Amino acid sequence: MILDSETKAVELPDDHGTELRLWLRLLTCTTLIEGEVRSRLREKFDVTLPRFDLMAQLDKVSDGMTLSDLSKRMMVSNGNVTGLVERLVESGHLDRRTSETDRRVQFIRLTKTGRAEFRKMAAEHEKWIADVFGDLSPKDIRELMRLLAKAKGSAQRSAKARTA
Amino acid sequence: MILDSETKAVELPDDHGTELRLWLRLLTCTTLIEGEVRSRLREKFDVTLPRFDLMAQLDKVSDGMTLSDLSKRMMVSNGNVTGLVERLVESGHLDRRTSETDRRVQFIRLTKTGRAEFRKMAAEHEKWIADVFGDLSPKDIRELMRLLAKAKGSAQRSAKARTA
DNA sequence: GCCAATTGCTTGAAGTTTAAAGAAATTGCA
DNA sequence: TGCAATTTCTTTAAACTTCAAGCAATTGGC
Repeated sequence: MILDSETKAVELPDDHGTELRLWLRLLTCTTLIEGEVRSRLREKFDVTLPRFDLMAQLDKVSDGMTLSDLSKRMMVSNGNVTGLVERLVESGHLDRRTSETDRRVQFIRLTKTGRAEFRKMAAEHEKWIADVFGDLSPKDIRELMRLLAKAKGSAQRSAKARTA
Repeated sequence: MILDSETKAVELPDDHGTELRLWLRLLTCTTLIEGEVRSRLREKFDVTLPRFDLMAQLDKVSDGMTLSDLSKRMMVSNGNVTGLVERLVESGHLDRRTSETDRRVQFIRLTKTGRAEFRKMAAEHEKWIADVFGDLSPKDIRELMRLLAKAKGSAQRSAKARTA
């Protein structure tokens, strides 16, 4: 803490320590939970987190999704999705068919088995997450949702400004 | 929304939707910011995020740290740190010496160059983070810090219960 | 002192991830 | 129509990551 001549707290001109600490805490929380989910998925279902995430995206829709859609929603690179889908098709969880109007496009969807298997995992997953946040009151959760939405908007604004 | 016979909102016995949405939002925020930081580090300093993170841990101390300490603090596997350190020693950013009392132990520290280079990056990094959270008021930040601390505690409790 | 358990680190295999370059197909505009 | 720009996806190289197994050194009973 820095005090000026009249003993009043003042900030350094460029002190961004609180934002940095916020970021580190956000990162710690996420890493912690992600690691926990990863371990449990491996333990109980012998599946990796990226595969689970990909299937989660596909489970939201009934008629499939393109690779580009997947990479945008998952916020990972295109090439990454190519590999993940390849292995999931190989293991019988996914199904791919080429668009008839645009031969570059592939529609990917869960197979019957894939969807059934995912649903089983998702039900457990939801319970794990509920437990992870078990100490938070409904009000805490609402407040966190609100503030994270604001943070997300702020981050998007910042990212956009850089790219622009 | 489900309403009972007296038209009062009730929850399904096992509805954990709000926790799940909270987790997804937390993950989205972190992924978004992480990607932004990753891009900027590459653009401005041609350094990867894992290397930056590792150097950040070492910059906090003056006299070095063991590989185990690093892996615990970074919340990544031991083998991961082995590889990262190897490459950073190779590039002249780090320095390793074996403990004299326990020959299994390696003390790792930043070289002079490594520290100078890190400090330059860290100063920029702090500004980026400040910008990322620029739309949040000081009160928002305080609240987020508080709630994330609570979430972290809750997640740790949950993880511990599983391992136990 | 002996030796089982633990600790610190490395290795190897498999998978994930990015960035960058490239191939194939479509689009849009002159 | 012609063709440059764009879009979609794949490929490649390098790095990152985990997990599990293993090696070397130390520790803690006994």
